[in-house]
Amino acid sequence: MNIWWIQRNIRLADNKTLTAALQEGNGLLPVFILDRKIYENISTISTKDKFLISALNHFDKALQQLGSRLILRVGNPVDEIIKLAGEVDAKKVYTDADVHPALIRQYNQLGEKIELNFGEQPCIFPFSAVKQKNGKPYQVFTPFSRAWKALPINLQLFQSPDYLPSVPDIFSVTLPVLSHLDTFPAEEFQAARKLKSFMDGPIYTYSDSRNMLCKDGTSFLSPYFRWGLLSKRQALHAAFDAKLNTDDFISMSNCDSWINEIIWNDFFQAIMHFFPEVLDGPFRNSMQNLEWSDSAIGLQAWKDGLTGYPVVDAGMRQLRNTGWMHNRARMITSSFLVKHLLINWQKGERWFYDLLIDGDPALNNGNWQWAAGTGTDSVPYFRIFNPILQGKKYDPHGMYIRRWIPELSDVPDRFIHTPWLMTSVEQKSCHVQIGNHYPLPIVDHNAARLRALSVLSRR
DNA sequence: TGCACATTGAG
DNA sequence: TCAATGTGC
Repeated sequence: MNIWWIQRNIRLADNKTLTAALQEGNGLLPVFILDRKIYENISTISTKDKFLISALNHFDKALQQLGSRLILRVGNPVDEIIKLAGEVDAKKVYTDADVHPALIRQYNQLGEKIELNFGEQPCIFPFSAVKQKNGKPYQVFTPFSRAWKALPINLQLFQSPDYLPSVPDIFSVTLPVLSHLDTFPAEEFQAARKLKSFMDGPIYTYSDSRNMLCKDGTSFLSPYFRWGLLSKRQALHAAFDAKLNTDDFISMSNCDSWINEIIWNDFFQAIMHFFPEVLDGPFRNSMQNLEWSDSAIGLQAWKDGLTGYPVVDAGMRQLRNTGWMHNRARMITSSFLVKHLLINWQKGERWFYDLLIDGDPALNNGNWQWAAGTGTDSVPYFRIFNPILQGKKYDPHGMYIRRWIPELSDVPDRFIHTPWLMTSVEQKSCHVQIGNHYPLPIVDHNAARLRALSVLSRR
Protein backbone atom coordinates (compact mmCIF):
# COMPACT_ATOMS: atom_id res chain seq x y z
CA MET A 1 0.00 0.00 0.00
CA ASN A 2 1.33 3.46 -0.96
CA ILE A 3 0.21 6.61 0.73
CA TRP A 4 -0.60 9.52 -1.59
CA TRP A 5 -0.10 12.49 0.71
CA ILE A 6 -1.97 15.25 -1.05
CA GLN A 7 -0.81 18.72 -0.15
CA ARG A 8 -1.46 21.21 -2.89
CA ASN A 9 -2.34 19.29 -6.02
CA ILE A 10 -5.94 18.40 -5.36
CA ARG A 11 -6.77 17.00 -8.77
CA LEU A 12 -6.90 13.83 -10.82
CA ALA A 13 -5.82 15.16 -14.21
CA ASP A 14 -2.16 15.83 -14.98
CA ASN A 15 -0.98 14.80 -11.55
CA LYS A 16 2.59 13.57 -11.41
CA THR A 17 2.38 12.55 -7.76
CA LEU A 18 -0.69 10.43 -8.38
CA THR A 19 0.82 8.94 -11.53
CA ALA A 20 4.03 8.00 -9.73
CA ALA A 21 2.18 6.51 -6.77
CA LEU A 22 -0.06 4.45 -9.05
CA GLN A 23 2.78 3.07 -11.13
CA GLU A 24 3.89 0.98 -8.17
CA GLY A 25 0.61 -0.90 -8.35
CA ASN A 26 0.52 -1.80 -4.66
CA GLY A 27 -2.67 -0.03 -3.71
CA LEU A 28 -3.19 3.63 -3.04
CA LEU A 29 -4.35 5.53 0.02
CA PRO A 30 -5.20 9.17 -0.82
CA VAL A 31 -4.63 11.24 2.30
CA PHE A 32 -5.04 14.87 3.25
CA ILE A 33 -3.93 16.13 6.65
CA LEU A 34 -5.93 19.15 7.70
CA ASP A 35 -4.54 21.85 9.97
CA ARG A 36 -6.04 21.54 13.44
CA LYS A 37 -6.75 25.29 13.62
CA ILE A 38 -8.94 25.09 10.53
CA TYR A 39 -10.78 22.02 11.77
CA GLU A 40 -11.50 23.43 15.22
CA ASN A 41 -12.84 26.71 13.85
CA ILE A 42 -14.91 25.15 11.15
CA SER A 43 -18.15 26.72 12.35
CA THR A 44 -16.73 30.22 11.87
CA ILE A 45 -14.71 29.37 8.81
CA SER A 46 -13.17 32.07 6.59
CA THR A 47 -13.88 32.18 2.87
CA LYS A 48 -10.26 31.21 2.30
CA ASP A 49 -10.55 28.00 4.28
CA LYS A 50 -13.97 27.35 2.83
CA PHE A 51 -12.39 26.96 -0.58
CA LEU A 52 -10.06 24.26 0.72
CA ILE A 53 -12.79 22.41 2.63
CA SER A 54 -15.09 22.56 -0.34
CA ALA A 55 -12.31 21.35 -2.64
CA LEU A 56 -11.64 18.41 -0.34
CA ASN A 57 -15.31 17.45 -0.21
CA HIS A 58 -15.61 17.54 -3.98
CA PHE A 59 -12.34 15.68 -4.40
CA ASP A 60 -13.54 12.91 -2.11
CA LYS A 61 -16.59 12.51 -4.36
CA ALA A 62 -14.44 12.42 -7.47
CA LEU A 63 -12.23 9.74 -5.88
CA GLN A 64 -15.29 7.73 -4.90
CA GLN A 65 -16.47 7.72 -8.49
CA LEU A 66 -13.22 5.97 -9.38
CA GLY A 67 -13.55 3.43 -6.58
CA SER A 68 -11.36 5.16 -4.02
CA ARG A 69 -11.99 7.79 -1.35
CA LEU A 70 -10.15 10.53 0.52
CA ILE A 71 -8.82 9.73 3.97
CA LEU A 72 -8.85 12.91 5.97
CA ARG A 73 -7.04 13.31 9.26
CA VAL A 74 -6.41 16.33 11.45
CA GLY A 75 -3.17 17.35 13.10
CA ASN A 76 0.56 17.23 12.49
CA PRO A 77 1.18 15.69 9.05
CA VAL A 78 4.31 13.77 10.07
CA ASP A 79 2.64 12.09 13.07
CA GLU A 80 -0.60 11.43 11.23
CA ILE A 81 1.04 9.87 8.20
CA ILE A 82 3.21 7.60 10.33
CA LYS A 83 0.10 6.58 12.24
CA LEU A 84 -1.73 5.85 8.98
CA ALA A 85 1.19 3.91 7.57
CA GLY A 86 0.93 1.65 10.61
CA GLU A 87 -2.84 1.21 10.18
CA VAL A 88 -2.62 0.09 6.55
CA ASP A 89 0.93 -1.29 6.55
CA ALA A 90 2.16 1.24 3.99
CA LYS A 91 5.84 1.27 3.12
CA LYS A 92 6.04 4.31 0.87
CA VAL A 93 4.68 7.84 0.73
CA TYR A 94 4.28 9.86 -2.47
CA THR A 95 3.76 13.59 -2.15
CA ASP A 96 4.04 17.04 -3.73
CA ALA A 97 7.22 19.02 -3.20
CA ASP A 98 6.67 22.50 -1.76
CA VAL A 99 9.20 25.29 -1.19
CA HIS A 100 8.03 26.49 2.22
CA PRO A 101 10.71 25.92 4.87
CA ALA A 102 8.14 24.61 7.39
CA LEU A 103 7.01 21.96 4.91
CA ILE A 104 10.58 21.06 4.01
CA ARG A 105 11.21 20.39 7.71
CA GLN A 106 8.22 18.04 7.65
CA TYR A 107 9.61 16.19 4.62
CA ASN A 108 12.91 15.73 6.39
CA GLN A 109 11.23 14.40 9.54
CA LEU A 110 8.95 12.09 7.60
CA GLY A 111 11.77 10.90 5.35
CA GLU A 112 13.62 9.63 8.42
CA LYS A 113 10.74 7.34 9.29
CA ILE A 114 9.40 6.11 5.94
CA GLU A 115 10.39 6.10 2.28
CA LEU A 116 9.27 9.45 0.87
CA ASN A 117 9.01 10.11 -2.88
CA PHE A 118 8.21 13.38 -4.58
CA GLY A 119 6.03 13.68 -7.67
CA GLU A 120 4.80 17.20 -8.38
CA GLN A 121 7.46 19.91 -8.22
CA PRO A 122 6.74 23.60 -7.54
CA CYS A 123 7.88 24.81 -10.98
CA ILE A 124 7.68 23.84 -14.62
CA PHE A 125 11.42 23.21 -14.70
CA PRO A 126 13.65 21.80 -11.96
CA PHE A 127 15.25 24.58 -9.90
CA SER A 128 18.69 23.56 -11.16
CA ALA A 129 17.63 24.13 -14.79
CA VAL A 130 16.97 27.87 -14.52
CA LYS A 131 20.22 29.30 -13.19
CA GLN A 132 22.79 31.83 -14.28
CA LYS A 133 25.88 30.64 -16.14
CA ASN A 134 27.88 31.04 -12.95
CA GLY A 135 25.53 28.57 -11.27
CA LYS A 136 23.85 31.15 -9.04
CA PRO A 137 20.08 31.55 -8.98
CA TYR A 138 18.52 34.52 -10.73
CA GLN A 139 17.33 37.37 -8.55
CA VAL A 140 15.79 39.45 -11.32
CA PHE A 141 12.72 38.43 -13.25
CA THR A 142 13.59 39.44 -16.81
CA PRO A 143 16.79 37.40 -17.16
CA PHE A 144 15.06 34.55 -15.30
CA SER A 145 12.23 34.60 -17.82
CA ARG A 146 14.64 34.76 -20.73
CA ALA A 147 16.44 31.64 -19.50
CA TRP A 148 13.08 29.98 -18.77
CA LYS A 149 11.80 30.64 -22.29
CA ALA A 150 15.01 29.33 -23.85
CA LEU A 151 14.59 25.90 -22.25
CA PRO A 152 13.02 23.07 -24.25
CA ILE A 153 9.61 22.46 -22.75
CA ASN A 154 7.72 19.20 -22.61
CA LEU A 155 4.06 19.71 -21.88
CA GLN A 156 2.92 16.15 -22.17
CA LEU A 157 0.16 15.98 -19.57
CA PHE A 158 -0.40 13.03 -17.24
CA GLN A 159 -3.62 11.14 -17.89
CA SER A 160 -6.45 11.04 -15.38
CA PRO A 161 -6.87 7.48 -14.10
CA ASP A 162 -10.00 5.58 -15.19
CA TYR A 163 -10.30 3.83 -11.84
CA LEU A 164 -8.42 3.70 -8.56
CA PRO A 165 -7.63 0.91 -6.08
CA SER A 166 -10.13 0.64 -3.25
CA VAL A 167 -9.28 1.95 0.18
CA PRO A 168 -9.40 -0.20 3.35
CA ASP A 169 -12.08 0.46 5.91
CA ILE A 170 -10.28 2.95 8.11
CA PHE A 171 -11.34 6.12 9.87
CA SER A 172 -11.65 9.41 8.00
CA VAL A 173 -12.73 12.74 9.45
CA THR A 174 -16.02 13.99 8.03
CA LEU A 175 -16.17 17.61 6.95
CA PRO A 176 -19.30 19.72 6.93
CA VAL A 177 -20.78 20.42 3.53
CA LEU A 178 -20.48 24.16 3.06
CA SER A 179 -22.46 26.57 0.97
CA HIS A 180 -21.30 26.90 -2.61
CA LEU A 181 -18.69 29.55 -3.47
CA ASP A 182 -20.18 31.54 -6.33
CA THR A 183 -17.13 32.95 -8.07
CA PHE A 184 -14.77 30.11 -7.28
CA PRO A 185 -16.55 26.76 -7.16
CA ALA A 186 -13.88 24.45 -5.75
CA GLU A 187 -14.10 21.61 -8.25
CA GLU A 188 -11.53 20.36 -10.70
CA PHE A 189 -13.89 20.41 -13.66
CA GLN A 190 -14.86 24.00 -12.86
CA ALA A 191 -11.18 24.98 -13.00
CA ALA A 192 -10.88 23.30 -16.38
CA ARG A 193 -14.04 25.05 -17.55
CA LYS A 194 -12.72 28.45 -16.44
CA LEU A 195 -9.42 27.79 -18.14
CA LYS A 196 -11.17 26.88 -21.37
CA SER A 197 -13.44 29.91 -21.38
CA PHE A 198 -10.47 32.19 -20.72
CA MET A 199 -8.60 30.66 -23.66
CA ASP A 200 -11.66 31.01 -25.89
CA GLY A 201 -11.38 34.79 -25.90
CA PRO A 202 -10.27 36.87 -22.92
CA ILE A 203 -6.60 35.82 -23.19
CA TYR A 204 -6.36 37.62 -26.55
CA THR A 205 -7.01 40.99 -24.92
CA TYR A 206 -5.46 40.18 -21.56
CA SER A 207 -2.69 42.82 -21.52
CA ASP A 208 -5.04 45.75 -21.31
CA SER A 209 -8.24 44.35 -19.91
CA ARG A 210 -6.48 42.69 -16.96
CA ASN A 211 -5.90 46.14 -15.54
CA MET A 212 -9.47 47.35 -15.76
CA LEU A 213 -11.01 47.00 -12.33
CA CYS A 214 -14.54 47.10 -13.68
CA LYS A 215 -13.93 44.33 -16.23
CA ASP A 216 -13.42 40.63 -15.68
CA GLY A 217 -10.28 40.69 -17.78
CA THR A 218 -8.19 38.36 -15.63
CA SER A 219 -8.42 34.59 -15.70
CA PHE A 220 -9.81 34.11 -12.16
CA LEU A 221 -7.68 30.99 -11.87
CA SER A 222 -5.45 31.90 -8.92
CA PRO A 223 -7.29 29.84 -6.26
CA TYR A 224 -7.14 26.82 -8.55
CA PHE A 225 -3.41 27.19 -8.97
CA ARG A 226 -2.99 27.64 -5.22
CA TRP A 227 -4.58 24.31 -4.41
CA GLY A 228 -3.67 22.63 -7.66
CA LEU A 229 -7.18 22.02 -8.93
CA LEU A 230 -5.38 23.08 -12.08
CA SER A 231 -1.69 22.62 -12.87
CA LYS A 232 0.62 25.22 -14.33
CA ARG A 233 1.39 22.66 -17.04
CA GLN A 234 -2.27 22.43 -18.02
CA ALA A 235 -2.51 26.20 -18.09
CA LEU A 236 0.60 26.62 -20.21
CA HIS A 237 -0.53 23.90 -22.53
CA ALA A 238 -3.81 25.73 -23.07
CA ALA A 239 -2.11 29.11 -23.49
CA PHE A 240 0.34 27.77 -26.07
CA ASP A 241 -2.63 26.30 -27.95
CA ALA A 242 -4.44 29.62 -27.78
CA LYS A 243 -1.37 31.32 -29.20
CA LEU A 244 -1.26 28.82 -32.06
CA ASN A 245 -4.94 29.38 -32.74
CA THR A 246 -4.45 32.97 -33.84
CA ASP A 247 -2.39 34.57 -36.57
CA ASP A 248 -2.85 38.06 -35.19
CA PHE A 249 0.40 39.37 -33.81
CA ILE A 250 -1.23 41.42 -31.06
CA SER A 251 -3.35 38.49 -29.91
CA MET A 252 -0.23 36.37 -29.70
CA SER A 253 1.57 38.91 -27.59
CA ASN A 254 -1.45 39.02 -25.27
CA CYS A 255 -1.05 35.25 -24.83
CA ASP A 256 2.60 35.86 -24.00
CA SER A 257 1.59 38.36 -21.31
CA TRP A 258 -0.48 35.73 -19.59
CA ILE A 259 2.22 33.09 -19.98
CA ASN A 260 4.56 35.59 -18.34
CA GLU A 261 2.38 35.51 -15.24
CA ILE A 262 2.97 31.78 -14.96
CA ILE A 263 6.68 32.46 -15.26
CA TRP A 264 6.33 34.98 -12.40
CA ASN A 265 4.78 32.17 -10.38
CA ASP A 266 7.82 29.99 -11.11
CA PHE A 267 10.13 32.91 -10.35
CA PHE A 268 8.70 33.53 -6.89
CA GLN A 269 8.66 29.80 -6.10
CA ALA A 270 12.34 29.73 -7.04
CA ILE A 271 13.10 32.77 -4.88
CA MET A 272 11.46 31.01 -1.92
CA HIS A 273 13.42 27.86 -2.68
CA PHE A 274 16.81 29.56 -2.89
CA PHE A 275 16.19 32.37 -0.37
CA PRO A 276 13.69 31.10 2.23
CA GLU A 277 14.81 33.94 4.52
CA VAL A 278 12.53 36.27 2.51
CA LEU A 279 9.74 35.00 4.74
CA ASP A 280 11.35 36.75 7.69
CA GLY A 281 12.15 40.11 6.16
CA PRO A 282 13.28 42.22 3.24
CA PHE A 283 15.29 40.53 0.52
CA ARG A 284 17.51 43.57 0.37
CA ASN A 285 19.46 44.08 3.55
CA SER A 286 19.53 47.82 3.06
CA MET A 287 15.76 47.82 3.64
CA GLN A 288 16.16 46.03 6.96
CA ASN A 289 15.80 48.91 9.39
CA LEU A 290 13.29 51.27 7.85
CA GLU A 291 11.43 53.54 10.22
CA TRP A 292 7.99 52.09 9.65
CA SER A 293 4.96 53.70 11.22
CA ASP A 294 3.28 51.64 13.91
CA SER A 295 -0.03 53.42 13.47
CA ALA A 296 -2.66 50.90 14.52
CA ILE A 297 -5.36 53.30 13.33
CA GLY A 298 -3.88 53.46 9.83
CA LEU A 299 -3.53 49.70 9.59
CA GLN A 300 -7.09 49.15 10.79
CA ALA A 301 -8.51 51.72 8.36
CA TRP A 302 -6.66 49.96 5.56
CA LYS A 303 -7.99 46.55 6.59
CA ASP A 304 -11.53 47.88 6.98
CA GLY A 305 -11.55 49.70 3.66
CA LEU A 306 -11.95 53.06 5.40
CA THR A 307 -8.95 55.06 4.19
CA GLY A 308 -11.08 57.63 2.38
CA TYR A 309 -9.53 56.76 -0.99
CA PRO A 310 -12.33 54.99 -2.84
CA VAL A 311 -10.27 52.71 -5.07
CA VAL A 312 -8.16 51.54 -2.12
CA ASP A 313 -11.22 50.91 0.02
CA ALA A 314 -13.05 49.09 -2.77
CA GLY A 315 -10.15 46.67 -3.13
CA MET A 316 -9.88 46.04 0.59
CA ARG A 317 -13.61 45.43 0.89
CA GLN A 318 -13.61 43.08 -2.06
CA LEU A 319 -10.90 41.11 -0.27
CA ARG A 320 -12.82 40.94 2.96
CA ASN A 321 -16.11 40.08 1.32
CA THR A 322 -14.95 37.52 -1.19
CA GLY A 323 -11.45 36.34 -0.24
CA TRP A 324 -10.17 37.57 -3.59
CA MET A 325 -9.01 40.91 -4.98
CA HIS A 326 -8.45 42.16 -8.50
CA ASN A 327 -4.74 42.22 -9.34
CA ARG A 328 -4.64 45.94 -10.12
CA ALA A 329 -6.33 46.60 -6.78
CA ARG A 330 -3.70 44.46 -5.05
CA MET A 331 -1.02 46.72 -6.51
CA ILE A 332 -2.84 49.89 -5.51
CA THR A 333 -3.72 48.78 -1.96
CA SER A 334 -0.29 47.34 -1.21
CA SER A 335 1.43 50.47 -2.47
CA PHE A 336 -0.91 52.55 -0.33
CA LEU A 337 -0.12 50.61 2.85
CA VAL A 338 3.62 50.75 2.31
CA LYS A 339 4.09 54.19 0.79
CA HIS A 340 1.17 56.34 1.95
CA LEU A 341 0.85 54.87 5.42
CA LEU A 342 4.53 53.81 5.74
CA ILE A 343 3.39 50.61 7.44
CA ASN A 344 5.67 47.58 7.27
CA TRP A 345 4.74 45.50 4.23
CA GLN A 346 4.90 42.35 6.35
CA LYS A 347 1.68 43.42 8.11
CA GLY A 348 0.01 43.63 4.72
CA GLU A 349 1.51 40.31 3.69
CA ARG A 350 0.00 38.69 6.75
CA TRP A 351 -3.43 40.24 6.18
CA PHE A 352 -3.52 39.19 2.53
CA TYR A 353 -2.34 35.71 3.39
CA ASP A 354 -5.02 35.28 6.01
CA LEU A 355 -7.84 36.38 3.70
CA LEU A 356 -6.88 35.48 0.14
CA ILE A 357 -8.26 32.19 -1.10
CA ASP A 358 -5.31 32.10 -3.49
CA GLY A 359 -2.86 33.01 -0.71
CA ASP A 360 0.35 31.16 -1.51
CA PRO A 361 3.30 31.93 0.77
CA ALA A 362 5.85 32.21 -2.03
CA LEU A 363 3.69 34.35 -4.33
CA ASN A 364 2.27 36.51 -1.56
CA ASN A 365 5.71 37.21 -0.18
CA GLY A 366 7.22 37.82 -3.60
CA ASN A 367 4.49 40.21 -4.63
CA TRP A 368 4.64 42.15 -1.35
CA GLN A 369 8.40 42.48 -1.55
CA TRP A 370 7.88 43.67 -5.11
CA ALA A 371 5.31 46.28 -4.13
CA ALA A 372 7.30 47.46 -1.12
CA GLY A 373 10.48 47.79 -3.14
CA THR A 374 12.34 45.49 -0.74
CA GLY A 375 12.95 42.72 -3.28
CA THR A 376 15.86 42.81 -5.70
CA ASP A 377 13.60 43.02 -8.69
CA SER A 378 10.88 45.32 -7.53
CA VAL A 379 9.29 48.71 -7.71
CA PRO A 380 11.76 51.59 -7.21
CA TYR A 381 11.17 53.56 -4.01
CA PHE A 382 10.06 56.67 -5.90
CA ARG A 383 7.31 54.91 -7.80
CA ILE A 384 4.28 55.83 -5.73
CA PHE A 385 0.84 55.05 -7.07
CA ASN A 386 -1.53 57.98 -6.91
CA PRO A 387 -4.78 56.35 -5.78
CA ILE A 388 -6.85 59.05 -7.48
CA LEU A 389 -5.17 58.70 -10.86
CA GLN A 390 -5.07 54.92 -10.63
CA GLY A 391 -8.79 54.97 -9.97
CA LYS A 392 -9.50 57.30 -12.88
CA LYS A 393 -7.36 55.21 -15.19
CA TYR A 394 -8.53 51.72 -14.29
CA ASP A 395 -12.07 52.39 -13.06
CA PRO A 396 -13.04 55.48 -15.06
CA HIS A 397 -16.75 55.34 -14.27
CA GLY A 398 -16.33 54.11 -10.71
CA MET A 399 -18.21 50.90 -11.34
CA TYR A 400 -15.78 48.88 -9.22
CA ILE A 401 -15.92 51.48 -6.47
CA ARG A 402 -19.70 51.62 -6.40
CA ARG A 403 -19.90 47.85 -6.30
CA TRP A 404 -17.87 47.57 -3.09
CA ILE A 405 -18.64 50.92 -1.45
CA PRO A 406 -22.42 51.30 -1.45
CA GLU A 407 -22.14 54.58 0.47
CA LEU A 408 -20.77 56.10 -2.72
CA SER A 409 -23.20 54.53 -5.15
CA ASP A 410 -24.94 57.81 -6.01
CA VAL A 411 -21.77 59.90 -6.32
CA PRO A 412 -21.35 61.18 -9.89
CA ASP A 413 -18.40 59.97 -11.99
CA ARG A 414 -16.75 63.38 -11.69
CA PHE A 415 -16.31 62.96 -7.93
CA ILE A 416 -16.20 59.19 -7.52
CA HIS A 417 -12.43 59.16 -6.98
CA THR A 418 -12.38 62.35 -4.90
CA PRO A 419 -15.67 62.44 -3.00
CA TRP A 420 -14.22 64.85 -0.41
CA LEU A 421 -14.09 67.57 -3.07
CA MET A 422 -17.89 67.77 -3.20
CA THR A 423 -19.59 70.69 -1.52
CA SER A 424 -22.02 69.78 1.24
CA VAL A 425 -24.88 70.51 -1.14
CA GLU A 426 -23.44 68.14 -3.71
CA GLN A 427 -22.88 65.51 -1.02
CA LYS A 428 -26.46 65.83 0.08
CA SER A 429 -27.75 65.40 -3.46
CA CYS A 430 -25.96 62.06 -3.74
CA HIS A 431 -26.94 60.88 -0.28
CA VAL A 432 -23.55 60.76 1.37
CA GLN A 433 -21.86 62.87 3.98
CA ILE A 434 -18.10 62.65 3.64
CA GLY A 435 -16.56 62.41 7.08
CA ASN A 436 -19.67 60.69 8.38
CA HIS A 437 -20.98 57.92 6.09
CA TYR A 438 -17.65 57.60 4.34
CA PRO A 439 -14.34 58.87 5.76
CA LEU A 440 -12.25 61.82 4.68
CA PRO A 441 -8.83 60.71 3.33
CA ILE A 442 -6.74 59.55 6.29
CA VAL A 443 -3.64 61.02 4.65
CA ASP A 444 -3.15 63.71 2.06
CA HIS A 445 -1.72 62.16 -1.09
CA ASN A 446 0.92 64.80 -1.76
CA ALA A 447 2.09 65.03 1.84
CA ALA A 448 2.21 61.22 2.14
CA ARG A 449 4.11 60.98 -1.13
CA LEU A 450 6.76 63.43 0.01
CA ARG A 451 7.07 61.69 3.37
CA ALA A 452 7.55 58.31 1.66
CA LEU A 453 10.16 59.74 -0.71
CA SER A 454 12.11 61.22 2.15
CA VAL A 455 12.04 58.08 4.32
CA LEU A 456 12.61 55.57 1.51
CA SER A 457 15.28 57.53 -0.37
CA ARG A 458 17.65 57.23 2.56
CA ARG A 459 18.14 53.57 1.69
C1' DT B 1 3.27 47.43 -13.82
C1' DG B 2 4.46 55.81 -11.76
C1' DC B 3 4.22 60.57 -11.57
C1' DA B 4 5.02 65.54 -11.78
C1' DC B 5 6.97 68.98 -13.99
C1' DA B 6 9.79 71.01 -17.77
C1' DT B 7 10.74 71.52 -22.55
C1' DT B 8 9.64 71.25 -27.30
C1' DG B 9 7.36 71.96 -31.51
C1' DA B 10 3.22 71.88 -34.41
C1' DG B 11 -0.76 74.46 -35.34
C1' DT C 1 -2.62 75.64 -26.48
C1' DC C 2 -1.61 71.08 -26.09
C1' DA C 3 0.24 66.55 -27.03
C1' DA C 4 4.58 64.31 -27.17
C1' DT C 5 8.84 63.67 -25.06
C1' DG C 6 12.47 64.07 -21.45
C1' DT C 7 14.02 63.77 -16.68
C1' DG C 8 14.47 63.29 -11.63
C1' DC C 9 12.39 61.51 -7.54
